[in-house]
Amino acid sequence: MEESFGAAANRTVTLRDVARLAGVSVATASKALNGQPQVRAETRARVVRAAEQLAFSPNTFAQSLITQRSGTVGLLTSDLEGRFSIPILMGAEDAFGSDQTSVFLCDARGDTIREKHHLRALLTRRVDGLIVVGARPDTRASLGRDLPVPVVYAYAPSDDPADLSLVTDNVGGGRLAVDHLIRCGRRRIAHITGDPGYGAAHDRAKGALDRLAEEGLELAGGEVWFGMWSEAWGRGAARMLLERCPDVDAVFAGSDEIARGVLDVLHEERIAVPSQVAVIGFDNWNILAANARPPLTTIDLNLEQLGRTAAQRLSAAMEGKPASGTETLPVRLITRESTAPLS
Amino acid sequence: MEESFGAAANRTVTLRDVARLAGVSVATASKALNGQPQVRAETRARVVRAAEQLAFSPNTFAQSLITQRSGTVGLLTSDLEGRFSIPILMGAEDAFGSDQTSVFLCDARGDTIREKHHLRALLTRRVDGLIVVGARPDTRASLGRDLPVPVVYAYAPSDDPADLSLVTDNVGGGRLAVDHLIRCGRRRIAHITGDPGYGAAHDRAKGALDRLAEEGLELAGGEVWFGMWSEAWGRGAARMLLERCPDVDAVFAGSDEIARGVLDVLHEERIAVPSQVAVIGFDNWNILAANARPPLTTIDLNLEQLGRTAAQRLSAAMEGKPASGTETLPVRLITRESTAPLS
DNA sequence: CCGATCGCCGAAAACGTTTTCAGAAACGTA
DNA sequence: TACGTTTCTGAAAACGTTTTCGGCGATCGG
Repeated sequence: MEESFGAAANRTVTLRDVARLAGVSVATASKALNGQPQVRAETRARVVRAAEQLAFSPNTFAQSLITQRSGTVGLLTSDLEGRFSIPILMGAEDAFGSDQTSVFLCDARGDTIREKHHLRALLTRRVDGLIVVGARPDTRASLGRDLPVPVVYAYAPSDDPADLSLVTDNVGGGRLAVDHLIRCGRRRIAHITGDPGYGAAHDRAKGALDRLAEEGLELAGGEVWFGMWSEAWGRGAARMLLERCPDVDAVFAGSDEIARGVLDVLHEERIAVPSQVAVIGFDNWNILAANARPPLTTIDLNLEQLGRTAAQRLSAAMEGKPASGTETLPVRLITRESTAPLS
Repeated sequence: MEESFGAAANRTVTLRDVARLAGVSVATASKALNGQPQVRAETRARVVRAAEQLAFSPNTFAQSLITQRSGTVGLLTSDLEGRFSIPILMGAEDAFGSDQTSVFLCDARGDTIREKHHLRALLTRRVDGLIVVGARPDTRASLGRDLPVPVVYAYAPSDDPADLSLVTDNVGGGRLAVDHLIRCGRRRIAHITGDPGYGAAHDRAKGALDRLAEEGLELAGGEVWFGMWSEAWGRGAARMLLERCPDVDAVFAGSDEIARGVLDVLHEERIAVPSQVAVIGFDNWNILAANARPPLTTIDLNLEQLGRTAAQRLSAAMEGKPASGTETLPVRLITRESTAPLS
């Protein structure tokens, strides 16, 4: 009597309570709930019934203390407000089932010392693994080789080839964009892109030039127009382009922002898109691309998939199957109304 | 000899090791490191020296197991890719020092059952508190009163007044926007806004109308133009507005997207901004506002501050000082070049 | 010089699990 | 019936801390 009374108090229910209710020992209860084979079916049933009757939920601290696994991973991002981290993060969060693994989020804001700080905190919490997502698609410093947990780098690859890095295929994206324009029958294709300090800008340009060369074409305007990742640069470059090369029939923009600037100028000049000039962007940044006039064909980076893959690779590494090197993930074409075949 | 050797193995270093090296018991070592008063200064020094010499870092599971506090909070968002969750999340993440409290991120994608699922997972992990951030600034269903941890709702208030909710001041924002236009000498002010299904749209309109009334002014165009939160609607409404009311000298847009649409049409019609017509947006969504032509004056929601406040309120509640009701946080005016005094 | 007080330290219990190992019970076989 | 095998169960140790409480030596007041 006093026993059941004692257990009925507002305390959180423990395995002891379950065991008592099921009339077994804690050891058996544990084994029953964890699916260990060495317990009779009938006994197991009694235990699980007791467990759900008491709404038992095991204390993860006690579990982690003994198993040495926390069931958590750290997500170290350098640029939360950047649009790139978020989809990756969503993909990762969703690839780990939330019931198996929870993710700690840390934003270092591109600050190395803040990053170190967060790293310490995460290791103190004994995360089972780490995903590091960079702010821009260029190589970043490795966290080092002597970490006690596996790490995967996403979007921004590590500078240490012994690490595993996952990146988007910028060269392939550039190729894909130009390929699409060519299939639309365009022959005089220009490329306006962003900051030449970004490796991604060069990669996208390379993909574009490769595809053009295969077709025996040259870039309209004679060269790649590097500049900045902004609408203003898109506008400025478009004006110069139209002046130097009025018969251009397609523009491949290195980002959706730039594409917006280009569209703006074309509109201003009463040049019809896509019938006279086709425009394709890069990034598929929805708010920009879908709201453009006309809606923008663009290259989607598949970031959510990148995040999912990162989670899978990390899981594998946590299971003892580590990998290394740089893995390049495919991008894809999103066709909207800013491109169309020449009629 | 064998002792020091044993400790030198690759095992993670525990308080025992520290105590041994400092020549005290684990009890004393614990007290020394936790700043308990009942330990001599000289002893404490010896212990901390030993601790840092061994790079000791306490096992948080053992700590949590005994203290019943995890030092973690859950952040339950409904819409990660939405632009509103992110700043809030950043503010919150930063208000909890990462060394004190880490945050678990969960995205429910607006799905109630997924939300329940994540909630279970977070409670299983025994978070010390919960922040719930909604996708849109309207009332949402409470998580209930019987949760074992304190909760604060951010951006989207709970429908239960017993909960604590933190929201942005939409009425104040509407007032602030119109006030700014009036100070710029504008008298014929129109208001184009988004989906009338959003409470925020009505609140902003109310603030605007209040301020106009104080000045004895009426809305140019005769009414609030409700529609959608898109550039396209901004364009369409602007055209109608110009037709019905060609002498308008200012437009208050209910969002930056809408403002972009309005700017677009004004540009098309060769109407000078801001000299002929001033335009003000809402949200301060940087990619849209800063890249606009001209850069957009707008209302900033102070979301990062909202996140910080949420973290503070939650901390207070975790310390046993709960609050309830809805707290409204101020917004602020960001002046750029799309507004200016009439000359 | 003696008893009370005070400051400091350590032994041990506790937190809630998992896992090992030994023993009990049931069963089949000779 | 005796004995080896198989199946199941439970006692106890372990994980790494925090906290209580008793004890010991020193200091102090008388």
